[in-house]
Amino acid sequence: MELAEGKQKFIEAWGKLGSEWGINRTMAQVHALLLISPVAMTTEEIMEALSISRGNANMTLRDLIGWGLIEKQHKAGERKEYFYAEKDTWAIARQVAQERKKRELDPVIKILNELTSVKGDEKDPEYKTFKTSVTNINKLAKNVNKTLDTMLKAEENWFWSSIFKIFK
Amino acid sequence: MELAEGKQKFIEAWGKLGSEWGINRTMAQVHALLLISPVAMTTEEIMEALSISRGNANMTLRDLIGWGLIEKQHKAGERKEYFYAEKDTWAIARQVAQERKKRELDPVIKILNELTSVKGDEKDPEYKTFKTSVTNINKLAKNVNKTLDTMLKAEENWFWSSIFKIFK
DNA sequence: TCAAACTTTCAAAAGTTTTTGAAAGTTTGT
DNA sequence: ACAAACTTTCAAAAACTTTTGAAAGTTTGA
Repeated sequence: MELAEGKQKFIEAWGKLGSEWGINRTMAQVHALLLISPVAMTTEEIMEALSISRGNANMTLRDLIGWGLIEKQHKAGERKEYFYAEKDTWAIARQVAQERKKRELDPVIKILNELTSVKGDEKDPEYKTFKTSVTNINKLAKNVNKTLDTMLKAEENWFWSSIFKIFK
Repeated sequence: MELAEGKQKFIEAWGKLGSEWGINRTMAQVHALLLISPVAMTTEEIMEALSISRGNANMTLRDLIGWGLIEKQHKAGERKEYFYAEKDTWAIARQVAQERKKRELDPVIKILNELTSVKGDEKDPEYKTFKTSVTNINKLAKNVNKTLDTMLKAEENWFWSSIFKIFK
């Protein structure tokens, strides 16, 4: 396979994975483009490479900065802004996990906690089933939460080598 | 908080979480409804409880069966089909992980493997960056894959106690 | 075989998210 | 203060996803 074709496929695959995970396709594609670029790129170049509008490029780049996945670079004597992606895969995984935890898991855990305080008649099957489901999901959510917290602090090698020690 | 209010909140929260994770809102809500129901429900009752159309209810129930999250029940002497949800949270988590792995991770791993075969000039920075990124992401994806495989086979207690042994 | 009870389908409508691009805003050098 | 170089905004359009509901299909018992 040729390099140019490989790049296209990589960008497509990353875009698809992103959209399946609730990250917008363009955002994932811009990220992919910067991931495989050896140099920082301007908005103009990114628009060109992916055939997207200026507005879209600008918003997407801002979102990516918000997720901590890319950064701006200023070149001396130049007015343009250049963008480049964090290339350390482990750092990317952590960044994404952290962002999603904050946006999605944390609010759900808050609601689940509130729901454990619902009062009712222990003999009412409606109540019992509700209570049991909420309690169990709450336990699972807290385990996931705890694991993510640790993962966010961990070093890559330490993390995976520990995982493999168990899972062998 | 009252039971009725709690149920509503639970269904809403589950629906929101679902839509953030690329699972459609109605599907997550129907699942939530069945999770907290002590008895199996008919299509009619589900339509009524969530104010959704017959067509939507039918499609959603089929999808949920496809994900292995709910099952049909036939009551003797009745024509109607009743639906009930798997209530074991760990089984749900495994089911979802398995389905998403199959639909999303596996295809990406396949493409990444193909991309490692792209040939090029080791001195070309374009090629080198591409190669390095693909290789690193490939490694991460394989680690995730391996961990999921183990989780899919694991019992809940064994899984979490192993995780916590590491993470203490 | 018929009709009642129930399930499935699918084209059109509604709803949601993403993208566009032109205009407004900002920054910098002269 | 000006204008060139660049970035940001946002309303409207396009694209995509979900929902509806009426009609078609299926199954069952008499």
